[in-house]
Amino acid sequence: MALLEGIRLPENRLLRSLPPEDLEALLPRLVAVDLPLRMLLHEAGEPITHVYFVQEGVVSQIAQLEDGQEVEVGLIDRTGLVGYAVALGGRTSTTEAVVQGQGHALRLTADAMRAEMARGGALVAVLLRFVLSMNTQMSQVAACNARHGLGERLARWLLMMHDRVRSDQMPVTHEFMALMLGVRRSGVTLAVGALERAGAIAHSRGSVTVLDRGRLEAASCDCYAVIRRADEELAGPA
Amino acid sequence: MALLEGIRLPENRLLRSLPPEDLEALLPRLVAVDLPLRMLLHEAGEPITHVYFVQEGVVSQIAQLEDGQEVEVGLIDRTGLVGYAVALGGRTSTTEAVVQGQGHALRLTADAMRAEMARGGALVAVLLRFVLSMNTQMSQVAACNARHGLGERLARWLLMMHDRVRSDQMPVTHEFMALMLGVRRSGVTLAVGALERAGAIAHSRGSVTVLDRGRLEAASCDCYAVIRRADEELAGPA
DNA sequence: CCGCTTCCGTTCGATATCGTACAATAAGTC
DNA sequence: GACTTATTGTACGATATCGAACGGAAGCGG
Repeated sequence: MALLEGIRLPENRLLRSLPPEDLEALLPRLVAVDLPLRMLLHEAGEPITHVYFVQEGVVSQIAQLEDGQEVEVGLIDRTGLVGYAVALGGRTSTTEAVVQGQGHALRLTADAMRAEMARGGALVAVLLRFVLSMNTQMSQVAACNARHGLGERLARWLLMMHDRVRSDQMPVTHEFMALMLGVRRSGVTLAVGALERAGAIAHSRGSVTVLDRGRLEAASCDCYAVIRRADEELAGPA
Repeated sequence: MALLEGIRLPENRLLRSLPPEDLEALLPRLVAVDLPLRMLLHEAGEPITHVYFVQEGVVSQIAQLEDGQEVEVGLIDRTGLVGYAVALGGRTSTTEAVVQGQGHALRLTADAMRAEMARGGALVAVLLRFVLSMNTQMSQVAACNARHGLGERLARWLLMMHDRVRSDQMPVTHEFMALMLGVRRSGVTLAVGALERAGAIAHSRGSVTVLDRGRLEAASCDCYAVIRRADEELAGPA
């Protein structure tokens, strides 16, 4: 019954904000799944077979460039849905979704998702508010990538991750952060060192720990604040 | 009656793809407006009062950074809707929308838009497909901004513009392209010169003319192709 | 035709980031 | 504890882009 209870009061904010009748319609079709680190939830260009209401953990939305280069364009956590392209009528996505911070989710087949949306309850509106917040996140990241330096962007990324995992310690390597930001690994090593000297973070092999959010925010560009505000608006009203 | 006829068979692809009954419900509320160059359709952070079904011309979606810096994050033409955040349940946007290539549009108040969407016809699905295509565009631009050089990005931008205006000649200054790409003006001057020497474009004061799309595509990154494909999928099916 | 303004071409040195490489260290694995 | 691998620190020159500046050219308003 613990599991059932977990489903009845899901951690996922989208599900939580549904009125009881909509949630109950959805419940029988939701399947609890683990999200182990690095799990690929959908691939670029391939059909999206399932969507994931994230309960805990973080998932990266990653765009692919030529030569297999990858750059992160968005982060999804328990306030969101992985595979939201389905909610917009898509069957594939040009991005892939990878588990970044382990956790678990409630999974739904894409077909069931389409069916539930067609039922015409509150689900659609809830999903669309989330799509709006992702839209804001992506547009700000696009601008940030164009204008801001590595140090600022790294600080922004760490803050975004820190908001989305519930721990000060994050299991990431320099290599990995470099991949997410689309920069050189040794550039990240330098930037991490600078943030550490500034007292904002500590780090050890494969791990970064946030020590002082204030200093991290000072090192970041305003893009973080814009994205944060979008998240709060999603959570806040109605 | 020419005007009425223009409304009955609108150039806007979203309106065109509506079944007759949905379109007729919308018609009485649509107001034809000109889109002169540089017109501001909505401002960052301010309420969106109207949405615009673009009939002709191009509108930039522009993100703002600190110090009033601006970077373009998306382009909207007659296949789209300016102010689509309203369709997602938002009342404001963190971006602003500026007319980039002059034209005209059918305007609707945001309230009327919400009312029409609540009526539950085909409108919502049509809008959401468009939102998906913008989502693809923005994510690809975000990645492109992170990894690609000025020359490739300029070529991409010119191609995107060229698809969206219906002329080979585009009224843009170097200064303006620099603003859109988030780079230095004289950097654009150099890149324009390189494209000209490659025979891809010609330019004169305040104007760029596309001479050879093939060469322009060769100078661009694959990001253009990804965005183009998203546009075609929006136009293509259903 | 003249002057003003906008736009463009070009230059300078400065800086950020790149790509590559290699060594040093930490964390498993047997 | 020896071996192996992943991760990090650091260095190098190369390159792209920056910010700022200046002069020339094109077009406009009178």
